[in-house]
Amino acid sequence: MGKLTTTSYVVLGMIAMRGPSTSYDLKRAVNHSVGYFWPFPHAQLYSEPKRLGELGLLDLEVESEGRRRQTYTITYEGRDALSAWLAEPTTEQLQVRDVAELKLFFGEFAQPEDVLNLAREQILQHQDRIEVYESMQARFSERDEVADRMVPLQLGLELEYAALKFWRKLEKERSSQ
Amino acid sequence: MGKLTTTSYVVLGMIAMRGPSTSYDLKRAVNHSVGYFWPFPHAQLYSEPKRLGELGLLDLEVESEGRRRQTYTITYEGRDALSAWLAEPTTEQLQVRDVAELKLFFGEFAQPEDVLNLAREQILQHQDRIEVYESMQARFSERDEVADRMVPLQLGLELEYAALKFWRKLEKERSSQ
DNA sequence: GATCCGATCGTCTGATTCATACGGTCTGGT
DNA sequence: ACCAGACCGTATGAATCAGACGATCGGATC
Repeated sequence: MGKLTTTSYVVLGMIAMRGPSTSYDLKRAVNHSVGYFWPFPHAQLYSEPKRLGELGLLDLEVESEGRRRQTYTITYEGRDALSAWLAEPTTEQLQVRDVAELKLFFGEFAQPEDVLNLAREQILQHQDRIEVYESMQARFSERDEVADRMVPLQLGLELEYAALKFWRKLEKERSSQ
Repeated sequence: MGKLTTTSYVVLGMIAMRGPSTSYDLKRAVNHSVGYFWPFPHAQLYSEPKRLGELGLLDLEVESEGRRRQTYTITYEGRDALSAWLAEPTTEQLQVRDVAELKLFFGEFAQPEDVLNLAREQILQHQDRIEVYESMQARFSERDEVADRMVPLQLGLELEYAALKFWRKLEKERSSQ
Protein backbone atom coordinates (compact mmCIF):
# COMPACT_ATOMS: atom_id res chain seq x y z
CA MET A 1 0.00 0.00 0.00
CA GLY A 2 2.50 2.58 1.11
CA LYS A 3 5.27 0.58 -0.49
CA LEU A 4 7.82 2.33 -2.63
CA THR A 5 8.85 0.82 -5.93
CA THR A 6 12.02 1.42 -7.85
CA THR A 7 10.11 3.88 -9.97
CA SER A 8 9.21 5.82 -6.83
CA TYR A 9 12.89 6.29 -6.14
CA VAL A 10 13.48 7.45 -9.67
CA VAL A 11 10.93 10.18 -9.07
CA LEU A 12 12.40 11.11 -5.70
CA GLY A 13 15.91 11.10 -7.07
CA MET A 14 15.07 13.18 -10.10
CA ILE A 15 13.34 15.81 -8.01
CA ALA A 16 16.20 15.82 -5.53
CA MET A 17 18.59 16.36 -8.42
CA ARG A 18 16.68 18.94 -10.37
CA GLY A 19 14.94 20.80 -7.62
CA PRO A 20 11.22 21.66 -7.88
CA SER A 21 9.79 20.00 -10.96
CA THR A 22 6.54 19.33 -12.69
CA SER A 23 5.62 15.95 -14.08
CA TYR A 24 6.39 17.13 -17.55
CA ASP A 25 9.82 18.38 -16.50
CA LEU A 26 10.49 14.92 -15.13
CA LYS A 27 9.25 13.30 -18.28
CA ARG A 28 11.72 15.20 -20.38
CA ALA A 29 14.59 14.74 -17.98
CA VAL A 30 13.96 11.02 -17.65
CA ASN A 31 13.76 10.52 -21.38
CA HIS A 32 17.40 11.13 -22.07
CA SER A 33 19.04 9.89 -18.94
CA VAL A 34 17.63 7.46 -16.49
CA GLY A 35 15.09 6.12 -18.95
CA TYR A 36 17.88 4.23 -20.62
CA PHE A 37 18.38 1.84 -17.76
CA TRP A 38 15.04 2.05 -16.05
CA PRO A 39 12.27 2.35 -18.62
CA PHE A 40 8.66 2.95 -17.65
CA PRO A 41 5.61 4.64 -19.20
CA HIS A 42 5.38 8.38 -18.73
CA ALA A 43 1.92 8.19 -17.22
CA GLN A 44 3.55 7.03 -14.03
CA LEU A 45 5.25 10.40 -13.74
CA TYR A 46 1.82 11.85 -13.11
CA SER A 47 0.42 9.23 -10.74
CA GLU A 48 3.54 8.44 -8.76
CA PRO A 49 4.41 11.95 -7.51
CA LYS A 50 0.84 12.34 -6.35
CA ARG A 51 1.20 9.18 -4.29
CA LEU A 52 4.56 10.30 -2.93
CA GLY A 53 2.91 13.56 -1.97
CA GLU A 54 0.33 11.71 0.09
CA LEU A 55 3.10 9.83 1.80
CA GLY A 56 4.75 13.09 2.76
CA LEU A 57 7.85 12.53 0.65
CA LEU A 58 7.06 15.35 -1.73
CA ASP A 59 5.53 18.77 -1.23
CA LEU A 60 3.34 20.20 -3.92
CA GLU A 61 2.29 23.63 -4.91
CA VAL A 62 -0.46 24.14 -7.40
CA GLU A 63 -0.21 26.86 -9.95
CA SER A 64 -3.81 27.28 -10.78
CA GLU A 65 -3.37 29.72 -13.61
CA GLY A 66 -4.29 28.20 -16.91
CA ARG A 67 -3.27 24.59 -17.35
CA ARG A 68 -3.56 22.80 -14.02
CA ARG A 69 -0.07 21.97 -13.04
CA GLN A 70 1.73 20.86 -9.93
CA THR A 71 5.26 21.63 -8.94
CA TYR A 72 6.77 19.01 -6.68
CA THR A 73 9.52 19.56 -4.16
CA ILE A 74 11.25 16.90 -2.14
CA THR A 75 10.79 16.96 1.64
CA TYR A 76 13.29 15.98 4.30
CA GLU A 77 11.43 12.70 4.66
CA GLY A 78 11.80 12.24 0.94
CA ARG A 79 15.53 12.75 1.11
CA ASP A 80 15.76 10.32 3.98
CA ALA A 81 13.81 7.69 2.08
CA LEU A 82 16.06 8.19 -0.92
CA SER A 83 19.32 7.84 0.93
CA ALA A 84 18.01 4.90 2.94
CA TRP A 85 17.26 3.16 -0.34
CA LEU A 86 20.71 4.01 -1.64
CA ALA A 87 22.23 2.41 1.44
CA GLU A 88 20.27 -0.83 1.10
CA PRO A 89 21.94 -3.83 -0.47
CA THR A 90 20.89 -4.30 -4.07
CA THR A 91 19.56 -7.76 -4.74
CA GLU A 92 18.03 -7.17 -8.15
CA GLN A 93 20.00 -8.47 -11.07
CA LEU A 94 20.95 -6.62 -14.18
CA GLN A 95 18.15 -7.48 -16.53
CA VAL A 96 18.47 -7.60 -20.28
CA ARG A 97 15.61 -7.94 -22.68
CA ASP A 98 16.46 -8.25 -26.32
CA VAL A 99 14.36 -9.83 -29.03
CA ALA A 100 17.29 -9.74 -31.43
CA GLU A 101 19.18 -12.19 -29.26
CA LEU A 102 16.05 -14.24 -29.04
CA LYS A 103 15.81 -14.46 -32.78
CA LEU A 104 19.39 -15.48 -33.00
CA PHE A 105 18.80 -18.15 -30.41
CA PHE A 106 16.16 -19.64 -32.67
CA GLY A 107 18.24 -18.93 -35.74
CA GLU A 108 18.23 -22.55 -36.85
CA PHE A 109 14.61 -22.07 -37.91
CA ALA A 110 15.33 -18.97 -39.97
CA GLN A 111 16.69 -18.53 -43.43
CA PRO A 112 20.39 -17.75 -43.31
CA GLU A 113 19.83 -14.40 -44.98
CA ASP A 114 17.31 -13.49 -42.29
CA VAL A 115 19.97 -13.92 -39.66
CA LEU A 116 22.31 -11.80 -41.70
CA ASN A 117 19.71 -9.09 -42.04
CA LEU A 118 19.12 -9.23 -38.33
CA ALA A 119 22.80 -8.64 -37.71
CA ARG A 120 22.85 -5.68 -40.07
CA GLU A 121 19.79 -4.13 -38.47
CA GLN A 122 21.31 -4.52 -35.06
CA ILE A 123 24.55 -2.93 -36.12
CA LEU A 124 22.73 0.14 -37.30
CA GLN A 125 20.60 0.35 -34.20
CA HIS A 126 23.53 0.05 -31.84
CA GLN A 127 25.47 2.63 -33.78
CA ASP A 128 22.56 5.03 -33.43
CA ARG A 129 22.32 4.41 -29.76
CA ILE A 130 26.01 4.89 -29.25
CA GLU A 131 25.69 8.28 -30.87
CA VAL A 132 22.86 9.15 -28.54
CA TYR A 133 24.87 8.10 -25.52
CA GLU A 134 27.87 10.05 -26.65
CA SER A 135 25.96 13.24 -27.19
CA MET A 136 24.37 12.73 -23.80
CA GLN A 137 27.80 12.41 -22.28
CA ALA A 138 28.94 15.54 -24.02
CA ARG A 139 25.97 17.44 -22.71
CA PHE A 140 26.53 16.17 -19.19
CA SER A 141 30.19 16.94 -19.10
CA GLU A 142 29.67 20.46 -20.40
CA ARG A 143 27.35 21.69 -17.78
CA ASP A 144 27.55 19.22 -14.98
CA GLU A 145 30.17 18.56 -12.37
CA VAL A 146 28.54 15.56 -10.73
CA ALA A 147 30.44 12.63 -12.13
CA ASP A 148 28.09 10.00 -10.73
CA ARG A 149 25.40 11.01 -13.13
CA MET A 150 27.62 10.44 -16.08
CA VAL A 151 28.98 7.16 -14.99
CA PRO A 152 25.94 4.94 -15.58
CA LEU A 153 25.75 6.35 -19.04
CA GLN A 154 29.27 5.14 -19.44
CA LEU A 155 28.12 1.62 -18.58
CA GLY A 156 25.24 1.89 -21.00
CA LEU A 157 27.69 2.91 -23.63
CA GLU A 158 29.99 0.00 -22.92
CA LEU A 159 27.12 -2.43 -23.16
CA GLU A 160 26.26 -0.95 -26.52
CA TYR A 161 29.83 -1.27 -27.68
CA ALA A 162 29.93 -4.90 -26.61
CA ALA A 163 26.74 -5.58 -28.52
CA LEU A 164 27.92 -3.72 -31.59
CA LYS A 165 31.20 -5.59 -31.66
CA PHE A 166 29.33 -8.85 -31.28
CA TRP A 167 26.90 -8.29 -34.14
CA ARG A 168 29.67 -6.99 -36.38
CA LYS A 169 31.59 -10.16 -35.85
CA LEU A 170 28.53 -12.21 -36.59
CA GLU A 171 27.81 -10.23 -39.72
CA LYS A 172 31.32 -10.75 -40.93
CA GLU A 173 31.24 -14.50 -40.34
CA ARG A 174 27.89 -14.97 -41.99
CA SER A 175 28.44 -12.76 -44.98
CA SER A 176 31.68 -14.47 -45.95
CA GLN A 177 30.03 -17.84 -46.23
CA MET B 1 -7.02 -11.09 -29.60
CA GLY B 2 -5.20 -13.73 -31.58
CA LYS B 3 -2.07 -11.63 -31.47
CA LEU B 4 1.25 -13.28 -30.75
CA THR B 5 3.61 -11.70 -28.28
CA THR B 6 7.33 -12.18 -28.05
CA THR B 7 6.71 -14.66 -25.28
CA SER B 8 4.52 -16.67 -27.66
CA TYR B 9 7.48 -17.05 -29.96
CA VAL B 10 9.67 -18.13 -27.10
CA VAL B 11 7.23 -20.94 -26.46
CA LEU B 12 7.00 -21.87 -30.12
CA GLY B 13 10.74 -21.74 -30.52
CA MET B 14 11.47 -23.80 -27.47
CA ILE B 15 9.05 -26.50 -28.52
CA ALA B 16 10.44 -26.46 -32.04
CA MET B 17 13.91 -26.88 -30.59
CA ARG B 18 13.21 -29.49 -27.96
CA GLY B 19 10.45 -31.46 -29.60
CA PRO B 20 7.32 -32.43 -27.66
CA SER B 21 7.41 -30.77 -24.27
CA THR B 22 5.30 -30.16 -21.21
CA SER B 23 5.01 -26.80 -19.56
CA TYR B 24 7.33 -27.91 -16.83
CA ASP B 25 9.92 -29.06 -19.33
CA LEU B 26 9.78 -25.61 -20.85
CA LYS B 27 10.09 -23.97 -17.49
CA ARG B 28 13.30 -25.79 -16.75
CA ALA B 29 14.73 -25.27 -20.22
CA VAL B 30 13.89 -21.58 -20.23
CA ASN B 31 15.45 -21.02 -16.85
CA HIS B 32 19.00 -21.51 -17.92
CA SER B 33 18.95 -20.29 -21.47
CA VAL B 34 16.48 -17.93 -22.98
CA GLY B 35 15.34 -16.63 -19.62
CA TYR B 36 18.54 -14.64 -19.44
CA PHE B 37 17.57 -12.27 -22.19
CA TRP B 38 13.83 -12.61 -22.17
CA PRO B 39 12.58 -12.94 -18.60
CA PHE B 40 8.95 -13.67 -17.77
CA PRO B 41 7.02 -15.43 -15.00
CA HIS B 42 6.69 -19.18 -15.34
CA ALA B 43 2.92 -19.11 -15.06
CA GLN B 44 2.87 -17.95 -18.64
CA LEU B 45 4.35 -21.26 -19.69
CA TYR B 46 1.05 -22.81 -18.67
CA SER B 47 -1.37 -20.28 -20.12
CA GLU B 48 0.47 -19.43 -23.31
CA PRO B 49 0.79 -22.93 -24.84
CA LYS B 50 -2.91 -23.43 -24.21
CA ARG B 51 -3.64 -20.29 -26.21
CA LEU B 52 -1.25 -21.35 -28.95
CA GLY B 53 -3.06 -24.66 -29.05
CA GLU B 54 -6.35 -22.92 -29.68
CA LEU B 55 -4.73 -20.98 -32.48
CA GLY B 56 -3.61 -24.21 -34.11
CA LEU B 57 0.08 -23.51 -33.66
CA LEU B 58 0.56 -26.33 -31.18
CA ASP B 59 -0.89 -29.81 -30.92
CA LEU B 60 -1.55 -31.23 -27.53
CA GLU B 61 -1.91 -34.69 -26.15
CA VAL B 62 -3.18 -35.24 -22.67
CA GLU B 63 -1.63 -37.94 -20.55
CA SER B 64 -4.44 -38.51 -18.16
CA GLU B 65 -2.59 -40.90 -15.90
CA GLY B 66 -1.95 -39.39 -12.52
CA ARG B 67 -1.08 -35.74 -12.58
CA ARG B 68 -2.92 -33.97 -15.36
CA ARG B 69 -0.31 -32.99 -17.84
CA GLN B 70 -0.17 -31.88 -21.42
CA THR B 71 2.50 -32.55 -23.95
CA TYR B 72 2.72 -29.93 -26.66
CA THR B 73 4.02 -30.42 -30.17
CA ILE B 74 4.53 -27.76 -32.76
CA THR B 75 2.38 -27.87 -35.90
CA TYR B 76 3.33 -26.83 -39.41
CA GLU B 77 1.41 -23.63 -38.87
CA GLY B 78 3.44 -23.11 -35.73
CA ARG B 79 6.70 -23.50 -37.60
CA ASP B 80 5.49 -21.10 -40.26
CA ALA B 81 4.56 -18.51 -37.68
CA LEU B 82 7.95 -18.90 -36.06
CA SER B 83 9.97 -18.47 -39.20
CA ALA B 84 7.79 -15.61 -40.37
CA TRP B 85 8.58 -13.84 -37.12
CA LEU B 86 12.27 -14.57 -37.56
CA ALA B 87 12.14 -12.96 -40.99
CA GLU B 88 10.44 -9.78 -39.77
CA PRO B 89 12.55 -6.71 -39.13
CA THR B 90 13.26 -6.22 -35.46
CA THR B 91 12.27 -2.80 -34.24
CA GLU B 92 12.51 -3.39 -30.50
CA GLN B 93 15.55 -1.99 -28.81
CA LEU B 94 17.88 -3.77 -26.49
CA GLN B 95 16.46 -2.97 -23.11
CA VAL B 96 18.47 -2.82 -19.92
CA ARG B 97 17.04 -2.55 -16.48
CA ASP B 98 19.44 -2.19 -13.62
CA VAL B 99 18.78 -0.67 -10.24
CA ALA B 100 22.49 -0.66 -9.46
CA GLU B 101 23.08 1.83 -12.24
CA LEU B 102 20.14 3.80 -10.96
CA LYS B 103 21.64 4.02 -7.51
CA LEU B 104 24.89 5.15 -8.97
CA PHE B 105 23.09 7.80 -10.96
CA PHE B 106 21.75 9.20 -7.71
CA GLY B 107 25.04 8.57 -5.97
CA GLU B 108 25.43 12.19 -4.93
CA PHE B 109 22.72 11.60 -2.33
CA ALA B 110 24.40 8.55 -0.85
CA GLN B 111 27.22 8.17 1.60
CA PRO B 112 30.48 7.53 -0.24
CA GLU B 113 30.86 4.16 1.46
CA ASP B 114 27.41 3.15 0.23
CA VAL B 115 28.54 3.66 -3.33
CA LEU B 116 31.63 1.64 -2.62
CA ASN B 117 29.56 -1.17 -1.14
CA LEU B 118 27.33 -1.06 -4.16
CA ALA B 119 30.31 -1.52 -6.42
CA ARG B 120 31.56 -4.45 -4.38
CA GLU B 121 28.15 -6.13 -4.42
CA GLN B 122 27.92 -5.70 -8.14
CA ILE B 123 31.34 -7.17 -8.71
CA LEU B 124 30.37 -10.31 -6.84
CA GLN B 125 27.04 -10.59 -8.63
CA HIS B 126 28.56 -10.20 -12.05
CA GLN B 127 31.26 -12.71 -11.26
CA ASP B 128 28.60 -15.21 -10.24
CA ARG B 129 26.69 -14.61 -13.39
CA ILE B 130 29.74 -14.98 -15.54
CA GLU B 131 30.32 -18.36 -13.98
CA VAL B 132 26.77 -19.36 -14.76
CA TYR B 133 27.13 -18.27 -18.35
CA GLU B 134 30.39 -20.09 -18.76
CA SER B 135 29.04 -23.34 -17.40
CA MET B 136 26.05 -22.92 -19.70
CA GLN B 137 28.38 -22.50 -22.61
CA ALA B 138 30.30 -25.56 -21.62
CA ARG B 139 27.12 -27.59 -21.42
CA PHE B 140 25.95 -26.33 -24.79
CA SER B 141 29.19 -26.96 -26.59
CA GLU B 142 29.45 -30.49 -25.22
CA ARG B 143 26.23 -31.85 -26.47
CA ASP B 144 25.03 -29.42 -29.04
CA GLU B 145 26.09 -28.67 -32.54
CA VAL B 146 23.76 -25.76 -33.18
CA ALA B 147 26.01 -22.75 -32.81
CA ASP B 148 23.20 -20.19 -32.94
CA ARG B 149 21.96 -21.28 -29.57
CA MET B 150 25.30 -20.60 -28.00
CA VAL B 151 25.89 -17.26 -29.57
CA PRO B 152 23.38 -15.16 -27.65
CA LEU B 153 24.86 -16.54 -24.48
CA GLN B 154 28.12 -15.17 -25.76
CA LEU B 155 26.57 -11.73 -25.95
CA GLY B 156 25.14 -12.09 -22.48
CA LEU B 157 28.58 -12.98 -21.30
CA GLU B 158 30.18 -9.99 -22.95
CA LEU B 159 27.66 -7.66 -21.40
CA GLU B 160 28.49 -9.15 -18.04
CA TYR B 161 32.18 -8.68 -18.65
CA ALA B 162 31.65 -5.06 -19.59
CA ALA B 163 29.67 -4.49 -16.43
CA LEU B 164 32.21 -6.28 -14.27
CA LYS B 165 35.08 -4.30 -15.69
CA PHE B 166 33.14 -1.12 -15.14
CA TRP B 167 32.31 -1.74 -11.49
CA ARG B 168 35.83 -2.93 -10.79
CA LYS B 169 37.20 0.30 -12.12
CA LEU B 170 34.76 2.27 -10.03
CA GLU B 171 35.62 0.28 -6.93
CA LYS B 172 39.27 0.93 -7.46
CA GLU B 173 38.80 4.66 -7.92
CA ARG B 174 36.58 5.03 -4.92
CA SER B 175 38.53 2.86 -2.53
CA SER B 176 41.78 4.67 -3.16
CA GLN B 177 40.36 7.99 -2.09
C1' DG C 1 -7.64 40.60 -32.16
C1' DA C 2 -9.80 36.49 -34.46
C1' DT C 3 -8.51 32.34 -36.30
C1' DC C 4 -5.89 28.43 -37.01
C1' DC C 5 -2.23 24.98 -36.37
C1' DG C 6 1.23 22.32 -34.56
C1' DA C 7 3.56 21.52 -30.34
C1' DT C 8 2.93 20.84 -25.63
C1' DC C 9 0.86 18.75 -21.66
C1' DG C 10 -2.21 15.63 -18.71
C1' DT C 11 -5.51 11.81 -18.05
C1' DC C 12 -7.78 7.69 -18.80
C1' DT C 13 -8.53 3.03 -20.28
C1' DG C 14 -8.49 -1.94 -20.92
C1' DA C 15 -5.24 -5.30 -21.63
C1' DT C 16 -1.22 -7.61 -20.36
C1' DT C 17 2.21 -8.89 -17.21
C1' DC C 18 3.68 -9.65 -12.75
C1' DA C 19 5.04 -11.97 -8.32
C1' DT C 20 3.87 -15.17 -5.40
C1' DA C 21 0.94 -17.88 -2.53
C1' DC C 22 -1.41 -21.94 -2.51
C1' DG C 23 -2.95 -26.73 -3.37
C1' DG C 24 -2.27 -30.82 -5.28
C1' DT C 25 0.90 -34.94 -6.44
C1' DC C 26 4.71 -37.73 -6.45
C1' DT C 27 8.92 -40.24 -4.43
C1' DG C 28 11.46 -42.45 -1.21
C1' DG C 29 12.63 -43.37 3.52
C1' DT C 30 11.24 -45.22 7.95
C1' DA D 1 1.04 -46.76 6.64
C1' DC D 2 2.98 -42.63 7.32
C1' DC D 3 5.68 -38.58 6.69
C1' DA D 4 8.69 -35.12 4.61
C1' DG D 5 10.30 -32.80 0.98
C1' DA D 6 10.61 -32.24 -3.77
C1' DC D 7 7.92 -31.57 -7.80
C1' DC D 8 4.21 -29.56 -10.57
C1' DG D 9 0.07 -26.62 -11.79
C1' DT D 10 -3.24 -22.93 -10.94
C1' DA D 11 -5.23 -18.96 -9.20
C1' DT D 12 -5.29 -14.08 -7.73
C1' DG D 13 -4.94 -9.21 -6.97
C1' DA D 14 -1.71 -5.81 -7.87
C1' DA D 15 1.42 -3.38 -10.83
C1' DT D 16 2.62 -2.06 -15.35
C1' DC D 17 1.82 -1.22 -19.93
C1' DA D 18 1.00 1.29 -24.48
C1' DG D 19 -1.06 4.61 -26.47
C1' DA D 20 -5.40 7.03 -27.59
C1' DC D 21 -7.60 10.99 -26.44
C1' DG D 22 -8.63 15.73 -24.97
C1' DA D 23 -7.24 19.96 -23.35
C1' DT D 24 -4.20 23.90 -23.60
C1' DC D 25 -0.70 26.64 -25.17
C1' DG D 26 2.21 29.92 -28.18
C1' DG D 27 2.71 32.26 -32.15
C1' DA D 28 1.98 32.95 -37.16
C1' DT D 29 -1.11 34.95 -40.27
C1' DC D 30 -4.31 37.92 -41.95
